[in-house]
Amino acid sequence: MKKRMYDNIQRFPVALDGIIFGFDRQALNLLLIKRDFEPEKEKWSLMGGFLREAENLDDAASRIVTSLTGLKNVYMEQLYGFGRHDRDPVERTISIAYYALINIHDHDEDLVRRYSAQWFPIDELPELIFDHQEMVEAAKARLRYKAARQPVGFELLPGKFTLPELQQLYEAIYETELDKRNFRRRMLSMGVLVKTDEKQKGFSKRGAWYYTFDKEKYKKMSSPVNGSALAFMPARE
Amino acid sequence: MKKRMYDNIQRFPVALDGIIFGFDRQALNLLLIKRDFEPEKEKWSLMGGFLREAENLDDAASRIVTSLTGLKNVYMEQLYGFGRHDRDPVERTISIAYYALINIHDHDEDLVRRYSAQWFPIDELPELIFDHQEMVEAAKARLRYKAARQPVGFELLPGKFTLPELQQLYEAIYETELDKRNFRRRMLSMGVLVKTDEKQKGFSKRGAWYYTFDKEKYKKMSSPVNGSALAFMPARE
DNA sequence: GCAAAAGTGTTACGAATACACCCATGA
DNA sequence: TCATGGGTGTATTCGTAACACTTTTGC
Repeated sequence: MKKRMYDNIQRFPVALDGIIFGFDRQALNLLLIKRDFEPEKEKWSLMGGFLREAENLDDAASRIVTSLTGLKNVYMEQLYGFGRHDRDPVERTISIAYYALINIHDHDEDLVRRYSAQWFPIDELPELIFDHQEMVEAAKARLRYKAARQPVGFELLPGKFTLPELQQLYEAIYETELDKRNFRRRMLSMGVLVKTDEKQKGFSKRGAWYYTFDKEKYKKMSSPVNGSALAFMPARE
Repeated sequence: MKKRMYDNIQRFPVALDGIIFGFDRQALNLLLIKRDFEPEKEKWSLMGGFLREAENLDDAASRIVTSLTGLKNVYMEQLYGFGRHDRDPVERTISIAYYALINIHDHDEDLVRRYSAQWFPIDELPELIFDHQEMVEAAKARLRYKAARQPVGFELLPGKFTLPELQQLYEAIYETELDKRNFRRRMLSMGVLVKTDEKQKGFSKRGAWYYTFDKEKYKKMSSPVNGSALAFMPARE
């Protein structure tokens, strides 16, 4: 049986690029790779790859993030389609950018070494190839939008975390300082944080209590009709 | 000179689909076309087309909206990349959806007839082909997001409009009823509406004052650092 | 004069902000 | 004992929501 096709149209390579965020208890970081191939060899870039036949966009983006981190079921969201006709000097491609939030300590070190990848604090990024800088800016903006309304911050933290750590994360995302008392009140008042009976030790003398995020409870709260209802950050742009 | 190309990768048709919003002083409407070609002939669909070589994504989306409406420099924004591998039965394509806001009375009637296009109120849409229904839902959500923060509503109105008309528009976008006094206070307090000395006649006995939107003033207010600062609607999701 | 839509102010509530001191512990 | 970071409450401000009557004018 002959496959039908559209006539008289161009076809293009479709790339997926991943903006991979991690948080090291201090700063937000991005995982970048050093290209060992032309063009722009030796320069830094986002992890990317090409869409395959019969592969959904989301699946392709996942595959690409997994190939660098070893992690599956990572939180990812499509960001934007980048398609300036001259964005890639090799061939006209379009790229759909996805951002991913991972727990920075979970990823596969071997893979990262194999790709000559490296974590960079988001305020100290090297020069990036093509339009990747633009992608990163878009991802930062989207993360700020998203983290204000939905509990995506927890994707960047280990299962157990302290409130000072959580605050540090939000401060990194929003590049601002937050009032400790107001921050704690807001987070705890939502009722989705569960205090454990374990204290962090080693970092501070007193030690901070570990908390976990109650995903089930959050789902119940937000499921009925309203998309989210909770405010993890005030919604000023 | 031989053109470099990527090796061993698939190439795909890249479609652009347009969700074209219009407002007829009563309800939000979408402009749909009746397909006169297979597959799904005689069914309703969004206006679409394929990306051409050396054409930016944004330009292609504009071209497609212009081809149906005759309008140029229309307000458009990229929405999302749709890429389920089986979304199009003819051939595996990906589609970048854009939404457009137009003044419903400006468009070219001839073109619309030629494409057997028709305006539908957004709450009475016919069944759509492929994943176009999903695109429409995404566009509605994005419009709600956008209209709360930026003055995009005015793109859907003629240059002169009354406050009751503006309120009707926001009520249509948010599918809710708004308090007249609160709405007027919010809009007028932003200082970007200019009252004309002209009254609407014909519709109501008393007649409502026509206003215009002061784009320049808005730009000055929002330019420095902050993205927008104004709140056209409370930012609840 | 009356129907129909346009126009106008005030109060109440809740969320966001600003702000300063005590607590626990390791060194 | 002291230095370091963890933890706690209250007052104020501001934006949002609720709410009802008067005005204009064509018929």
